[in-house]
Amino acid sequence: MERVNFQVIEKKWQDFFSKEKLFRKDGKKFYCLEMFPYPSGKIHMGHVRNYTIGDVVARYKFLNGFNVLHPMGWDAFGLPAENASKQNNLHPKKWTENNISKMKSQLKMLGLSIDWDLEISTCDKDYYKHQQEIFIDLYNNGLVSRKETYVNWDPVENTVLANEQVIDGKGWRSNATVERKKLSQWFFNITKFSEELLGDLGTLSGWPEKVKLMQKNWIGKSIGCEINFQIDKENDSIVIFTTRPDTIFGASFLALSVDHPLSKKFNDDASFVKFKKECNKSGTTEEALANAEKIGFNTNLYAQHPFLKKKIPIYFANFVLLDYGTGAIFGCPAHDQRDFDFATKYKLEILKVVDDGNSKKLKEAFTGDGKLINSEFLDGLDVTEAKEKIIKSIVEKKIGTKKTLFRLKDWGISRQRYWGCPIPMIYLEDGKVVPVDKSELPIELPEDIDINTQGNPLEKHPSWKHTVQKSTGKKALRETDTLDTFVDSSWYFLRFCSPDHKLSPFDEKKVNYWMPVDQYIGGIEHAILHLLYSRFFMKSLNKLNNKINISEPFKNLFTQGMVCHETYKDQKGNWLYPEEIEKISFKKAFKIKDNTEVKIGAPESMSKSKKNTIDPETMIKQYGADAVRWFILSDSPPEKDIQWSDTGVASANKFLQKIWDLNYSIKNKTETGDQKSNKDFILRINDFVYKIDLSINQFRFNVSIALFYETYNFFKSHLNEKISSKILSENIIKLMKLMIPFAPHIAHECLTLHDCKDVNEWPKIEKNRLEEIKIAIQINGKTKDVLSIKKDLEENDVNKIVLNVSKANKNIKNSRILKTIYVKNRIINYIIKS
RNA sequence: GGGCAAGUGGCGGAAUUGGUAUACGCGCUGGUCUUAGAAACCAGUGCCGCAAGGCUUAAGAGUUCGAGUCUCUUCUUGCCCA
Repeated sequence: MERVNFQVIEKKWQDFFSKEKLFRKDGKKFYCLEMFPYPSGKIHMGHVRNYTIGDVVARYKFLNGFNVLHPMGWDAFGLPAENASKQNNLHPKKWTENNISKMKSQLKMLGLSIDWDLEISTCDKDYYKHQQEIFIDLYNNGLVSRKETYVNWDPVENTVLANEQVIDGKGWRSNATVERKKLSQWFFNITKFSEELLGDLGTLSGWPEKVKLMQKNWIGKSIGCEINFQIDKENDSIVIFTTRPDTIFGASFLALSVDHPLSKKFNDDASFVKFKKECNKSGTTEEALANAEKIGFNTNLYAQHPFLKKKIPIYFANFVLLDYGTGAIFGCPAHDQRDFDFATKYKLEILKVVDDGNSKKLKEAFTGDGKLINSEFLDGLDVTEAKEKIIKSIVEKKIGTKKTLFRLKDWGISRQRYWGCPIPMIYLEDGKVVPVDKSELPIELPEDIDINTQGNPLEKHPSWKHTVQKSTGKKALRETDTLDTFVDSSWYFLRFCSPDHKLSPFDEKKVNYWMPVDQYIGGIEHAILHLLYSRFFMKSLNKLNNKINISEPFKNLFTQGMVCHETYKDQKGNWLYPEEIEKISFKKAFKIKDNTEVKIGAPESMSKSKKNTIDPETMIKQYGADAVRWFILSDSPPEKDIQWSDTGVASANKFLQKIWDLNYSIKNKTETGDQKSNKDFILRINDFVYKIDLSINQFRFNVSIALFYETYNFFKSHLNEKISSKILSENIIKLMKLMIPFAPHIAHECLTLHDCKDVNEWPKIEKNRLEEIKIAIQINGKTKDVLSIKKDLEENDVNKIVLNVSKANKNIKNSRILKTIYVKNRIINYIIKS
């Protein structure tokens, strides 16, 4: 028997896939999209998993008669290109292009059913031209604004850092202490859609509950109210925001952010300035603030309680943020942990106003539900009722208003970087800021750039920023910030519908046909930002353009798990690559170089820093693309993390070889067969086909693969029985067709072996038609025996069989049967008393 | 601190959704072939027991004729938010 040369057949079928355009049929449309990659250099196992899952879906849908759109592109702008450029003295554009061409060839090696004619790259001016156009449209419709905000400023790199680039308060590359700096930045007004973004989550039935919950929490709608507190002996008042107005009778102090306007009064007070510095030290993230010790600065001012003849002290406190609400709160220590900590420290009153069912003094804040106490007209109500009543009363007394607050903030999109989409705005000499004329688009990135300069290279470019306003001829300066790369990926799925469209970002007819994406597949790490931004774009464009009618971009979402591998460290504690060690058992390994023992660590998500990566290309060359695909689908459910194993991929390779051997033996058989064997065989195969189809539909590809093994074993054990070679080959053809989405090269090769003509037709799926089933015989609920009997028998007939045949009958015969429970085709349970 | 998941052999995991627990794969053990190894093939593999049989889904309780699956309590792990 000949061995399969995977290199040869994979090349052959990849050529076939790209020539034959295996994605178009006349059926219903199906848009299958995987999150497009950042071209970092080489593909990694995470890509392999993501795109293999997508390919199974795309091929499955195509084979079931759908008209499939399955494109691929490149999220090609971003900081790594600039960093690499500094290191290698290679222009970011060149670096990116090299990576794209390398990664494209690697993706092709996987045999993916991608329509490469639709390829787009976000750093291509034909792409970002349209992005600039969208920006101007959004600007003209009030969805872009310019605001001053605090940013993380790296004083060494002279640039703004994203939150995740700040590690322990220091710049991730410069290691310099990050400063808070106020800068004027561009924003997308995503908060205008807060209510819709939240509400429409309810329409996304094809999304994981987990992702919807994360978005819901991120948007963070809270209903509360603002209350005005008069400052005692001053002609001034403070507006606070609270989500717990029901606890107003327990208020024992006001707490203000150090940035609150009232702080201006204390700017000359040295001890306040010192306190403010102390507050800024504890970090800028909400988490850092929450964990820091609660500290306050007593203003010695008092506020009049709006419902009681009582004055309460006013403090500045480090746990109140200016960004949230009004930058001021009232503290009710009994029912908020932060207030409780604060009150304990400064010996302020802790008055219970919600009954916790305990008469003892509180040891910590009680935040649960209960009946109101010590609250005059609210007494006896529960928390929800009390909230309603107090808000009503506040509004009537004209001391405040009901307010809905969102945690979601506007999306800051300015980046002081070179390798991104230029923002198409200009600054006129009279101070006006206006968009460029659309006819001037694209505003191209200059290629002659000094990337090694400190700060923003576009800003430092000698001439680029100097321009004139087209309509007036007035001198102007270009915006030198570029767009956050999340903008690039917020509409690429629309561009794929008509990637060559010249006049506008997309052809509305094609968008209306293909959108929404029927299946979107990607990593859980994008659960919030990318998906939320894309939803915002879709809603904005939907509003701006009455020719399209799509309000949610992704109908079904699947988030796959990560690829993990165990880690290795030598005696000195340095990380080692898997190829630097030799493993002699599952818990013992040696460093090849000097034969010292290696410490094996727990499996973790593959990362370059821990050196626990496996190169997909090496694996494909060693075991074949089909085996790599097969293994990555087989070992874990797609939504869970998978642990890479070399023995696993080796056994996948062996199995695919065996599949070929099986096809080969069947091809050379001449058995004529007998009717009964044929019939039983066909029914069993039909059962497997049904189950495999079902498991693919349910995204349970690991189960599909287990079923392929079972079906193979079934074929193998029936090969020497009296089954006609015609029946065998008809049925192996069915199995090979089912295998196309998983291992397309070998499956096509086998189908060719049997001269199969209709390779693009999925087998007919029929439900279970087996005539015999297995039934469990139970005594008092415990299984004593399992019998094979005819399907759909009535209880009496089953009884007869059990009493005659089953080994359970000795228990039954010597006892009194109190009751029999019969579930057709499943169990029969005898309740007996012996 | 809050919210959400999850916990099944040595390992990854399956269980028709309340009806045969441990499918399938890895690993391991024995055998055939081979000078030897690798590969391939055959057999075995949850635990206790020679066997008949009994026990077993993180721990404990509950509902049920019947619970891995439903309810409650406890423990552990992971993720998100603070």
